[in-house]
Amino acid sequence: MAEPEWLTPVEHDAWMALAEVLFLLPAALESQLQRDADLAMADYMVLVMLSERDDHCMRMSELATSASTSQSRLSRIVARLEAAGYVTREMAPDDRRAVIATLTDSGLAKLVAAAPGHVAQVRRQVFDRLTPAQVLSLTEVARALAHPDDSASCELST
Amino acid sequence: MAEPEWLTPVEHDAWMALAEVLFLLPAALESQLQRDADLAMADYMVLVMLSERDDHCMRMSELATSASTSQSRLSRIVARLEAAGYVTREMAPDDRRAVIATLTDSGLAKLVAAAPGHVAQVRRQVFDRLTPAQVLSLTEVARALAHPDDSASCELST
DNA sequence: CCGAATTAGTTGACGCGTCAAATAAGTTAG
DNA sequence: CTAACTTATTTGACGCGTCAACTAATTCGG
Repeated sequence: MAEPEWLTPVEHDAWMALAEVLFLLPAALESQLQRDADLAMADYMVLVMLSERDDHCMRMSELATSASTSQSRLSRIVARLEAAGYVTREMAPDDRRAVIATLTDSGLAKLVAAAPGHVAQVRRQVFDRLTPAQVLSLTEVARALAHPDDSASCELST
Repeated sequence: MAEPEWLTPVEHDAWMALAEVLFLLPAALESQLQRDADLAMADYMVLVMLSERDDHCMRMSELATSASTSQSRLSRIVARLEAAGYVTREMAPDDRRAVIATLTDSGLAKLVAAAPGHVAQVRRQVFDRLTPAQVLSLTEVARALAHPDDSASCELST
């Protein structure tokens, strides 16, 4: 592959600014959601994923994939959400290994209550700071950077 | 404050793309660094910030800001780096409340060893995907987003 | 039908980040 | 001078995510 040359000054500036966003923006979104709704982003995502199903339920393994988390993390998230009354867990009838998580009315209400504040925070932290032209630039750049090909952490053989 | 109910379609597209970057890019960078150098991004950033000083040292509070972390987090990071021999801590001569963190030769060596792989990953994940003009757009947009201002979510009493 | 392999999900130990409290040293006003 | 702030940093308790080990059900080969 290409030799490890250093970043140019221009790239270095860009990277420093991006790194700061990468550190601080998720924290700002997380803290709003935590403070105003007592939910972590991951919890919020799980509620969103369940709410998007007609029957408001999903298998744990499927839910983990949809919310982009590991199974063990999802297991702990759903345990917390269940303790809070936002979700129920029951054994799947067809496969007794599987667990079906179901959004409760209370969970849906929680999501409906949390969503506007979250959206408002996204607006404050992102769109209120950009001109329409910058929003277009952002879209273009973000799309170019999406889908990282993490060849680095690929399969470990054996 | 009056808050718009939802994002416009253009904003929604931008947000979806940005959210994906926010989620996947740090993971891709973190995993490379962790695997190849046994460092977290935050640790690496601290080493970088120190290395960029002529005297290779900085006050804790300044370092926290530079590395975009809280003071308490920085305190723990530097404690770990010190335990690993990459950094030393000493009292500031002029203000005995302050602590000066200094990069050791070993820490600089660690950084020098880790940098090429990390830079290569940054290049792969970011700059290889952007035109020079897009790099400038990125810098501009990232700088606009770089200072989250969390006061927005109105502190309700107490 | 038995036993190995596979799949689903949970859990214990551990490390890290956060919050609030603590420690400590400057700073300011009377 | 000193009591009350303010600033700089650390630390204890706590919650969360990760990794690996574990339980348990299903599948597959023989």
